[in-house]
Amino acid sequence: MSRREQPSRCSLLVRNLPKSAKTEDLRYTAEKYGQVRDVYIPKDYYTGEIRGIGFVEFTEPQDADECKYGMDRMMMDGRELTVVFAQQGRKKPEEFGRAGGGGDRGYGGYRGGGGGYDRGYGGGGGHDRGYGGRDRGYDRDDRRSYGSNRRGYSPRRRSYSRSPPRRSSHRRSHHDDSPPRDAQREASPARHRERSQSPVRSRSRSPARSYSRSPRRAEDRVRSVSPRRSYSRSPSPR
DNA sequence: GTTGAGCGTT
Repeated sequence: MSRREQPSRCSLLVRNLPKSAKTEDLRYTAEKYGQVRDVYIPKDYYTGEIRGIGFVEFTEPQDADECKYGMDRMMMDGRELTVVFAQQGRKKPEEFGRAGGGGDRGYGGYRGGGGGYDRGYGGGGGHDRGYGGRDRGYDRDDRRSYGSNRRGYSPRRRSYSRSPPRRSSHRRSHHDDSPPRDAQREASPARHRERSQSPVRSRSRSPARSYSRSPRRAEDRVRSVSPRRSYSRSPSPR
């Protein structure tokens, strides 16, 4: 209980971010106001498109406040950015499984605090969004499915692959319009449950698997003297 | 040691 510091104090939420905005860009812009500890722009896990929001974490709350003031109402790419204090720090791996989809994550925790010039954010406090659920399209419950699974959702068991679904990598033959959610929903009539339960690709094949060896090992290998050629092998050509 | 799938869109 010693450290009574609200993470939100240093974390800022940037709304109305242009699709062209990138973490790098946001970071660069935020750094001008203070020391940015971290910047993150959440993107759709499936589509990879940014949602238009970004998070900027400052090392000091005062910097965050300044940045908030500076970046708020700032025009980026022709759009007016809206900067507000974040409500919570980063999501924890444990929350990943059950966060969001559930719906009520209990934002009530957010105390008005601050000055009160919050854009009504404090008022609602996430209680009632207003525009009726922010359904991105795909059901997050899907992912939560395994969480609800009686099996016993094991986070550590599941490797959190940081690799987003690089759909662009593969060439689309046709009908690429079909969103991912549809793909897994109707693409396979007799879909296998194990496949559709999590976005994370199965442990198909891990590249650079053999390279798992330590560099030190390689040295050992190189160390080996070439058995092919033996100096004792009639070194006398003539 | 940290984590990225974070609170959006009027």
